[in-house]
Amino acid sequence: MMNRISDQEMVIIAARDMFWSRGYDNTSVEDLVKATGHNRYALYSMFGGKLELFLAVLDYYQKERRDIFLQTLSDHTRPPIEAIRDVFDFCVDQMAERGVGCLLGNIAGEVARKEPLVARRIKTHFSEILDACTYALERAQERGEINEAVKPKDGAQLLVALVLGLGASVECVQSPDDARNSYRAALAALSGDALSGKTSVTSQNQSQNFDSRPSVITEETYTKK
Amino acid sequence: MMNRISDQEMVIIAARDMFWSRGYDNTSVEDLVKATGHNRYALYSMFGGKLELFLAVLDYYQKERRDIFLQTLSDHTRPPIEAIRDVFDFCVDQMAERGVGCLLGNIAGEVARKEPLVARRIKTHFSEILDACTYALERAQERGEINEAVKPKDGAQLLVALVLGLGASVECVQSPDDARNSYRAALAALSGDALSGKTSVTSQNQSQNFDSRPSVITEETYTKK
DNA sequence: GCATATTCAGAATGACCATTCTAAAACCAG
DNA sequence: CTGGTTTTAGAATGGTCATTCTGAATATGC
Repeated sequence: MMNRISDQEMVIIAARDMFWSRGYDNTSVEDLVKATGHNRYALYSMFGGKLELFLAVLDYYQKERRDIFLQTLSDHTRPPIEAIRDVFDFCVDQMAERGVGCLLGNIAGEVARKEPLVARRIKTHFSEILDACTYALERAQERGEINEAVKPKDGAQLLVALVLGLGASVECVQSPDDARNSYRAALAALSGDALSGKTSVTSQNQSQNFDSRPSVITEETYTKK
Repeated sequence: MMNRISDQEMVIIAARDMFWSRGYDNTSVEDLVKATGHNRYALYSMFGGKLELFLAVLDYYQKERRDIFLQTLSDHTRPPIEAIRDVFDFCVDQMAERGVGCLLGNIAGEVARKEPLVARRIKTHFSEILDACTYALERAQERGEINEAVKPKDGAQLLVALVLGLGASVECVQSPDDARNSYRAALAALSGDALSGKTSVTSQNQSQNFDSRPSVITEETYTKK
């Protein structure tokens, strides 16, 4: 009952953070040994090898992400457009905080070129995410929250691709604030009310803006049991 | 006058295509020797090393890209919104054709984590692209072609990030047609006339659609002297 | 046609890395 | 304690890769 977190889970989390910030090829087993606190022998007997550990990390990450999307987007007690805004805010907040994009969308890609197992995980993850977003946009459209000319599937792909792109650019191109503005502009444009100039975020008021919103999602909301 | 193309340029182009499709780490010097037709000695004396060759490739690519953007976007004889649509159509067409995103935006990132010289090139390239797009969106807005609530800078960042994201997703997630639809939906939403359902592209009519448009850009338009 | 310089192909080098092996240390049941 | 098992830290292995070296082949100048 009080078993906080399994040994294996701790290893996965430490490995995830290392892979996430340095990439797969730039992370050596030696690095993982140091980061996880376990020695080579333990790592190899727990997972089998570096690639298998990476796959375990991806599975862990994908499960977490999918739960966030599904839980938020299937909450029928509030406007779908809000739920959509919240999940993508969460993505942008997280990439702002880490300074790097989605682990599956922006990091795993390089490995996917060599490892079909990685490519498959990316594909199925985004397929699930896209389905959930499409469905939410359909409901939003029914309620008149989204421009009726936008096909839900196109809108979902747009939002997902945009977040992927922001993740790619946050490393070298855009500041986190700029990333937020781009995404806000997209959502506003989709909803047809690109109207008020207040969609922009500046660095001074940004933290209040986001911290005070009631429905904001943090990683902890979902990861802690 | 008739010097078609320098020896060095041919090497750069062959190397570019190899790096572009397989990434930096997954391309060995041996691969480059085979792909370029020149032997190790020649490659090393021409460029200095693998990284330097990659930098030369990036410079070549960035110059080409920048020229396309600047030439197209600064053509004041036609509506800026058309120019914007054309450059981004070009990007999406190219990634559809190659099955991989922008070399600087989607491939060089992994190297940038280790090599500051690569990171710098990415940064300056997109900074230039963003400036050009922002300016074009300003002009488009003055002419009423773009929703006046969208800040040009936000809009430009949105479009650039979206193309980056489509590039990332085209490898594992979306089909080229889907990528085109996402981007069209974004442009339509920005221009405020997300109106007509005909922004969608299907695989049957896609090629005619794009080949018959008069202002379409192909890589050759710019690369051949 | 010959001497000299350039270019070639592939072998040698040295570094790095994932994985396996090994011998010592820690643990534990009796 | 003690005999045996598990875990550890780090050394050995085998492979890959970028880079340099080398001696043969080719071109060049006279």
